[in-house]
Amino acid sequence: MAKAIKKETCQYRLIAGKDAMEVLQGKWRIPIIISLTDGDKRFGEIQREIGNISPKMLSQELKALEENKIITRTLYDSMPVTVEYSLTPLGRSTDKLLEEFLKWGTHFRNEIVGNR
Amino acid sequence: MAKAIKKETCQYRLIAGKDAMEVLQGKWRIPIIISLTDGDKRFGEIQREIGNISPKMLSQELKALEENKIITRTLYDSMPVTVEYSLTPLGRSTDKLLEEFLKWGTHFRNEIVGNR
DNA sequence: GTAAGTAGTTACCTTCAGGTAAGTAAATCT
DNA sequence: AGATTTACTTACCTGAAGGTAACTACTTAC
Repeated sequence: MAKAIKKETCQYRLIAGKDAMEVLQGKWRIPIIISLTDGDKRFGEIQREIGNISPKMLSQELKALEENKIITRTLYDSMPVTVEYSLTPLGRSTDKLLEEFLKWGTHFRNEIVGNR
Repeated sequence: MAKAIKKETCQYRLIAGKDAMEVLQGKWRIPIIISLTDGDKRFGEIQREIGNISPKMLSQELKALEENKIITRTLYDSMPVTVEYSLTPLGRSTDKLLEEFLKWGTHFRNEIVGNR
């Protein structure tokens, strides 16, 4: 190993933070994961739940999440073809992170967003 | 209250997630917070620690974090003027979130980033 | 007087995330 | 034959995020 970086150092933390942001960055990734945490969903269902995401962005972000092994895409040969998206184990492993994310989002809203 | 949204619903979670992302979004916010978690720092120290951030971006993001009450700026009337940045209680309240962020970032790196 | 260190600012440019609008394809309903 | 539903794709455009480089202002050291 060339220049191993210890787990406790600030440098190590900076790299781990960058890694996580690379996958979760952007306006739609977290919302999509939140939506799928609620249960497997179809394209249209996710779109309606998130509300104002265009099919282009949804399609694009779902592909990116699939490439990063966060979700899987399953095509069902039903009458109008349906596609179901679900979280992989890796996707589900964001649960604790998501929980803290939501807790902090709520805290922040109460502290700041509400007073402006 | 008009149409209260229950804490458990997917809609509530989507809003909290959006709130959190509003503050933490971008390439540099999380790294800056990580850097300051390590202790109060001066402009140049943060810049050297993060490594490749330009003074323009650092200045801009520090201002944004200050506006959101995540950090404070203190000017010291020393011989070359120094400025110290530190986390506010609200800023420090990201510690659990940050921890999960870093845990997951490491997990993700081991699962995916390492294998590509 | 000039270099070096403090903490930025300013102007300019490029890239890409994201938005908008319309089109595609296959099947089923009416 | 035309409308509807599902799940997208494609082309085009805009604005914001971020990068680069140079400049400012003050003080100390050489």
